[in-house]
Amino acid sequence: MARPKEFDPESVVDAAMDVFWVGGYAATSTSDLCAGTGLARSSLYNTYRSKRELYEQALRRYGERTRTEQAELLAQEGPVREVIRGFLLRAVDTQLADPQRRGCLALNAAVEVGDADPAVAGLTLADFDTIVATMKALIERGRATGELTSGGDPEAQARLVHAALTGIHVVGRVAGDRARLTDIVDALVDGL
Amino acid sequence: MARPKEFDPESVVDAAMDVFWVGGYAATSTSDLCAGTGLARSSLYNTYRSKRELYEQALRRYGERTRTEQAELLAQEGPVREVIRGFLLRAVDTQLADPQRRGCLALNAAVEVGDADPAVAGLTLADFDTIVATMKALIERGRATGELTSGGDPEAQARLVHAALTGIHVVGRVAGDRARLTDIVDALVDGL
DNA sequence: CCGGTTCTGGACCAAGCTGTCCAGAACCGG
DNA sequence: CCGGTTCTGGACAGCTTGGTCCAGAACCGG
Repeated sequence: MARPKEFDPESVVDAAMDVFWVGGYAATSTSDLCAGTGLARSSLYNTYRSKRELYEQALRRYGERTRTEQAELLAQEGPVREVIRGFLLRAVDTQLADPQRRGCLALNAAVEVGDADPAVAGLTLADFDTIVATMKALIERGRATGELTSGGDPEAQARLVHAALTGIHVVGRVAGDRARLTDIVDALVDGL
Repeated sequence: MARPKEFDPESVVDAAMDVFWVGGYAATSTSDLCAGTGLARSSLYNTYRSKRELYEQALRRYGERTRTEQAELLAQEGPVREVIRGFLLRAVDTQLADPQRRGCLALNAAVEVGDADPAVAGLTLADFDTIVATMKALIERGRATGELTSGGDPEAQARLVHAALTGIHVVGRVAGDRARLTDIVDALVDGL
């Protein structure tokens, strides 16, 4: 047997996720990571092979988190219009309550890293798609119950909901007033 | 009299804008900037005092560009629904035609730099607001002619249009298929 | 064609970067 | 309680970074 790690690799990824979330990829140094996780350099490099791979892990973990959140959302009862509104308004409030207004990690990664790193691009896209899938399912439920009467393609509408969410995150990153963001929600839900 | 500069400061800002646009702020080095502009280090630092200030200038210039584009858009005749659709579809095509899919510089800056730099945040927000203002004016025109009949707040709808645009830019940065993006446009215009 | 001023190229600097290495500590099956 | 293995802390290495500096070039009014 060998000496066991003195830390839990999973919760270290959580901590690293927070560090990257605040600073982005490029502007976050390995020293920042050490400080944020409490690990020494060699422990970090021993477990995750590089800054790049730790970032990927953080993104992966963020994706899991999103999936469970979306599953819970889908399980929610009540008028779908209000479920969607509630989801978006919660995003607004979360964003405004965060002193650093860091937004969405996947979105930040998509914008900063873009397709310069295919693995990262794939992870962010997967994240986007889970949200779209949830919205599509909700919209279809609304159609079935007769609550939603618009004739458009449910998937297209789902993508619009997701686009509205990205708008909230992007604008919310540089603007602090609530109306700017709730406007988006109101107009969106009105149009469904 | 003194020795004149061997370059045009304005077009150097244009070149620098492209460099930042591709790489973002943090990941772009001063050497990249030298290579992209063709200037020597000392000329760059002599004219623009630092990487930070050059970035700000680039953002400012991008803002001007956006303002003139939006003015042209506003001057366009025809059914407003089609004007807006055309604007968004053009954004889709531009994004897809760009091999690096760099999206919108202001958006990228908002996401990467966020409110960590108030000056940058202000510039990006101003950029967002000119787009919103144009959309609001177009929507009000549509209401006046009776073309648009939805009862919602025009400003809120304008913000939704802008949110859809950010969605196009963000998703388009990591996804290459056109349908993902045109879906957003279709659903959006349907709801107006 | 000279003089005062500004520009240019590139050497240079200190600091910070990612990643490596190693000596010793910690573990546990036997 | 020993031995083989893995973990940890921190020193270290080699580069790159943003920014400075200076010697000489380029300019033009007089």
